Amino acid sequence: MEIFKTENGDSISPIISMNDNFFLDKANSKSTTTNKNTKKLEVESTDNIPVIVKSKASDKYIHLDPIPDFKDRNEIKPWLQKIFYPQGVELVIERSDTIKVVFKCKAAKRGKTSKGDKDTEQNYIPKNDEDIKEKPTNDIKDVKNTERKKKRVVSRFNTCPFRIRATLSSRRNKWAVVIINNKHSHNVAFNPESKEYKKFKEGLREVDDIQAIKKFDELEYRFHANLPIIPSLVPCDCGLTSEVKSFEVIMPSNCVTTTVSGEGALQSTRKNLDPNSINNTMYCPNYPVNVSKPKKLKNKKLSSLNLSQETILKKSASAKFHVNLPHTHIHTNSADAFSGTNSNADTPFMERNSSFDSLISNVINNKNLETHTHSHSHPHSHPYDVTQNAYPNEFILPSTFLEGSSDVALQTGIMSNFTSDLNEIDFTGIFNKSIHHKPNNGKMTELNSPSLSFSPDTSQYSMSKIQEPISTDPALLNEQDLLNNTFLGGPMNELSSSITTSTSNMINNSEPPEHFNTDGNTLMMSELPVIENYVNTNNNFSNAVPKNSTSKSSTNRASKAQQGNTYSPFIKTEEEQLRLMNEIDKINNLTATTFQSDKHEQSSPAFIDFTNCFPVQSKMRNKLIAKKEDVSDNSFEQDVFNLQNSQGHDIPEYINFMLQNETDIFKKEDSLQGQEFNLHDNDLVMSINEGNSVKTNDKSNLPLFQTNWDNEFNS
Amino acid sequence: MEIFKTENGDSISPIISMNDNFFLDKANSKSTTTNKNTKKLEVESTDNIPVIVKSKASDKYIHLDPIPDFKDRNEIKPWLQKIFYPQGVELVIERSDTIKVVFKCKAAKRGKTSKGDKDTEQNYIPKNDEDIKEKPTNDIKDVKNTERKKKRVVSRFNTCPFRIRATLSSRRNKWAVVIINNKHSHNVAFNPESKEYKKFKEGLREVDDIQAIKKFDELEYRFHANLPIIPSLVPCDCGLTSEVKSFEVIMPSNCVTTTVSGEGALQSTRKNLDPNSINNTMYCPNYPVNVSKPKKLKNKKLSSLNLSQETILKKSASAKFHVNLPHTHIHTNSADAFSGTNSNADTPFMERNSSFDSLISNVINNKNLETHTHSHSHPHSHPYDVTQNAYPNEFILPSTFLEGSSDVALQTGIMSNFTSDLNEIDFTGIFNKSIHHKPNNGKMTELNSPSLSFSPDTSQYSMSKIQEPISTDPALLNEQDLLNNTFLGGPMNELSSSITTSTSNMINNSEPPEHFNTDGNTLMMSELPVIENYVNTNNNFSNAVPKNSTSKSSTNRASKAQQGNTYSPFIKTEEEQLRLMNEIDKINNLTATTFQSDKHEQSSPAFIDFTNCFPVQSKMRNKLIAKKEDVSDNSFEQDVFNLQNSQGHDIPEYINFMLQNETDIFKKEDSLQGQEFNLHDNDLVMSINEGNSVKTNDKSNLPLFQTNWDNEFNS
DNA sequence: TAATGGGTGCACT
DNA sequence: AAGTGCACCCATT
Ligand SMILES: [Zn+2]
Ligand SMILES: [Zn+2]
Repeated sequence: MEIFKTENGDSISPIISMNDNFFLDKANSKSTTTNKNTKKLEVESTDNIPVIVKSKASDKYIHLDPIPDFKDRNEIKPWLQKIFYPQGVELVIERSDTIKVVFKCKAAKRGKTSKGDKDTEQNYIPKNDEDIKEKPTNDIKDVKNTERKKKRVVSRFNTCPFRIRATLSSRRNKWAVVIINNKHSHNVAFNPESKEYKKFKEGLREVDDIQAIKKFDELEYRFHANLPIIPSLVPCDCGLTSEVKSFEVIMPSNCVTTTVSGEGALQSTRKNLDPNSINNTMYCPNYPVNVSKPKKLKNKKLSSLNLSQETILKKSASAKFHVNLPHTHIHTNSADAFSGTNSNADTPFMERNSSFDSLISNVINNKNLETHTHSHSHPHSHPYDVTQNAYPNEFILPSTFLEGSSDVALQTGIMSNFTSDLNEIDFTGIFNKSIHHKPNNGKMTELNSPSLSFSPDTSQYSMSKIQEPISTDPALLNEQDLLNNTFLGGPMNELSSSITTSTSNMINNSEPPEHFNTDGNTLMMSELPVIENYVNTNNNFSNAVPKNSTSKSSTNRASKAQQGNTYSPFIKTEEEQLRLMNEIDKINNLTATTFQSDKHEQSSPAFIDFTNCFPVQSKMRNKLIAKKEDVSDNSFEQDVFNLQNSQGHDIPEYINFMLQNETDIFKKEDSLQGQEFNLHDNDLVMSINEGNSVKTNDKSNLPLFQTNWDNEFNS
Repeated sequence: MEIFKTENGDSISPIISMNDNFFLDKANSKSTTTNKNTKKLEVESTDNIPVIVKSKASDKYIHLDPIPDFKDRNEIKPWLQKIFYPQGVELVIERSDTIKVVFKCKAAKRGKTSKGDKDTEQNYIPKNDEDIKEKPTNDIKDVKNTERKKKRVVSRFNTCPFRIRATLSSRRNKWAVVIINNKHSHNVAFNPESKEYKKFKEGLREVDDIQAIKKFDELEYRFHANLPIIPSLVPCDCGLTSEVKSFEVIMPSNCVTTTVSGEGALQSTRKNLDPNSINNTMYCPNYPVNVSKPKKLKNKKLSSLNLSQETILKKSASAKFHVNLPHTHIHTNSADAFSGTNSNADTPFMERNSSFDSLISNVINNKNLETHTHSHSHPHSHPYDVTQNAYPNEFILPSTFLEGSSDVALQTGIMSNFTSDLNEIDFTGIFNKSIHHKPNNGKMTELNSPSLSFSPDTSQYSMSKIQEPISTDPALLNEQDLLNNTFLGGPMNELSSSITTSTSNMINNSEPPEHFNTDGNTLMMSELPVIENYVNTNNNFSNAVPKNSTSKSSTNRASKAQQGNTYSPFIKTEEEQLRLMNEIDKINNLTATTFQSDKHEQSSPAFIDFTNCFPVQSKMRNKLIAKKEDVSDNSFEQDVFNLQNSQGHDIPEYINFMLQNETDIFKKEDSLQGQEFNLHDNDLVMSINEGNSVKTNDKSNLPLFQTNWDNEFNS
């Protein structure tokens, strides 16, 4: 069964996967088989509920391919920047020589150190100091690994393990780029105001990379317009899909793996989890992954939206999904476009080795994903290109690549990051939720293909087929729809509807708190001159932003924007503008669920940042919200829910740590006073089963992710 | 009373001091007064026995003066290198910008990590992580300091706190160089084979700094000839002392302070010492310091050389000596000579601020040190120039600058370093020992002034007054001699005679063990071609050293060398050569008391390295020696006695730590088997009161330093 | 502003 | 593969 279909009939799917071996949690496995040598896909399932498993092979990382024929190693960084800046990742060189360049995340700006928290920071001792390299946790050879290497201490502050390595093969004299570690210990957000970015942008101008300049101009615009910034997928240019774009690439910005459905028993491979808590930690991938729904649940709909926590928990614990993807490559297509030297480079694609290919091929077929063989000798599936046109420099608006899962948490999060990657993600809750949606009879197909395609030849945007506003009620969507279609803004859509968020931007929104960017439908007139300035100057958008323009005052944005103002410097016709407004409306309806101030410090506004997400009870959430609003000092360091505060731990683990150490964050509700609950921008607070207690129009009657925290809170 | 007198009648003294306030150990103080504001010298003494005190003011550091008029900040490092390379300190830039340059010690080469010791290393947790800045330990304001700043962790390996800061005053547009921290956590040794040094040397050639090249050539020669390398003092060029030399400078290479005699109560300021152990840790300054003997003991001689340990211990505990020296400057004279740009720069001297000047003036007068006022407005004392001639590029051979103390431990150690500086040194044992020497009626005056002065004009060395071989028997020296004279090779002299060392190079030496450089009187013929090669090529000496030339085979060195071979490339006449041979003989007689292999990895041979010294019983010592010889793997990391292993702790503290943690190094004598006793090159082992049990001709009947370790060992 | 202190990018080793 | 030398940079006072 085809899930994603282009207009010319080709079915594509985004393949973002990694590693080459299964890694099964023995503690929870019922019957597992691991066969490294054959690299054969082995999927075991007890309940047909997929779960991302931890891959084991540490010698196989995510490969980017193709790579331009760099003449100098200094060409690598700008090329990677074109890929990772849209992801919100600011790269710096950690180490380089003539035959290799290692990139990592740029260190966060040192904020003003709050005096009282220094030793507190010191207390956040990571129990498991992981090396930079991703390592399997349940490896049989853990005995060997107990002699762990000394962890390097280049900085106390920049602890993000994210690493990209470029190595020059002396044999072929060709550079290879591999993602060594795809985790982040911090938020990621496209920030065009950073100094480094401006330097990068200047470099684009110097080399006259018009395409890249335009696209980053658009990104800057979207950033300042509080529009979501979703780096588009770059499909394969095998001729079966749309024209490739200049520098965008399917990036596993944090959690790269592939979940597929299968009949075998599946079990969690998350480490340090007891069987009861396996499914209780919510991880939100910030990257579209190739996920397919388990067959058993495919057309089954839960009769009730009020599943008890226990029910969900049990289901989650028993239904898991394993997949193992060896030697994954990621297709890139910035090779020629950016470096300007290698226009003959292979078009980017996600590359897997042959054993994986056959494996994923089966899986994909199993999951109603069609695959086809490429000219470069290995079969692969294609990311879904919502534009379905051939403009090489088209700017693809938010599109979803989710296959098989109705939970957009799997599709969104492009601006978010997680300490844990998809290898550790338990999708049980997500899949449990996804089956609650009602069918909408394929109506979503149109909704899933909204695109504003800019043609450099005509200097106009071409219109996609969608014209009607998106329906944001997840109740109108059923699982089948999700399997067969994509969303515009889908990534945020499902999640925002299924998760009770602190401030909701739903259509029936009640009064939003101050400082929260809760209005997704309107555009303030005061913000429009900014756009005009931008268009007039054609300079960095950030310079044109009025200093007093705050998201707090951004009401009635879309309606005002439709009054003839130039909404985007890339939109030349009123029709284009209208469509964009519609899209923005949809997106804003679906996404403005984060804490948001008028500062862009941490992440882009109007976009859900799942980095620090974890579910809490709504009564707790309300207190958190109140606290968040009250807090005058928004220092990153003070935010206990901020991932960076947890020093690389995922938030639940971190809070668990605090609980165990009787930090009394959640045990005593009174502890909400003080700095502890200084929620930060884009922190997302979710509640469970307490919809009525929230003022904002949350959908708490939907079953949400469940964590053992809730039990902690309830006790 | 004049102590050091030049031929023209000027009395000089080396002033190496630091900081401007007393710092008294409250736990041991009987009556102390601290007056920061007036910066007045306050000396209190209970027993007239001097002890170095910890200074308190952290805003005053050791200043180098004058500083050349650097046109570029890149000129600073080579200038400093000319000063510090002879000290055995290899400088690197830690941080620099247009207005400052911060130097630190070059990181030690990473040795091969022995597999079993990794976690052991981790266990050496420094209990007191000191900041880079030297900080008072017993400050009244410790309460404030308890909120200590986070210690930066730039490297796990390079933990040496030594820091030099050069700052450009924007007002005067003049560079200032200050020693921020004068401690080292490792050995220092001039190593001409290092890459950095060769680069530095090459830089000298590029700028045609003939003087510096010659002097470093000589240093290289001495290094390869196993001759001691003692950077000469640079006297003030006020006209009252000899001509300044080009780039040498009085440097407090580790322990910069000044001890003076006084009547006030003195007490130890060493931290973490209980009253019983105050005097039990032996610290060996590697730098000549201005030390004067307490008056009470000045002409008093102990009747017995067999003082019991208890007697010494009690005396030590009660007799201490305090001094406080504010705002110290160090005279340098490399400003013009090296940079070649500032021939009008002030001649180097040790500069103190005015309050300190008057203070030290009194002290010096008190200590029979004459001072005079300089043209640059502050009085200061002069280091003793043994050459007493005016050749600006003379190369001064080892001279001593000790005043008032007969213990050469205070004068030697130029090639050694200590985690603790002189501020923490207890000289009680040293002063107790010094009074045992017999008078030799001023004969040492000549012995103290041996110098081979090379005249660039005549290309000849001028002869100093000493012509007769030095008497190396410390029994022939009395305290008065030591006060009035300087030694040739004196630094090693007293110490090697008063301390029972593992292998003795005394004249009546018994069979030395293999691999030990025990022969100080002979020169192997096989080594002579090396010198000839060196002379012929006039290149780096290291390149000419035969690979199979080992110190193990270096017997009859001096006698062979006197047979007409060119012993030094700088000696052109036979008379010069003969004198040099004599000096070498003396030095070798006095110094070859260290463990020494044929490798120069850790420190220069033929020189006592006190870094890792600590006294042990001779029976233990013998085992250690045997172990040292047996050990095939001389890895630095395996050496439990190596200071570097203690991660910045001084050795006694470190071993105490091991004892407390039941590492069972000393508790079980059987533990000598294994890697634990892998003594390293230049490790010195001393015994106490067990002279008969040692094969080598030690002088164990002399009272030696005492530590509580011995009690540990005896129990 | 002047001065001090320190983080970190990144290429050399 | 990683430590580290060095400079560019920022923060604080
Ligand atoms: Zn990161
Ligand atoms: Zn050092």
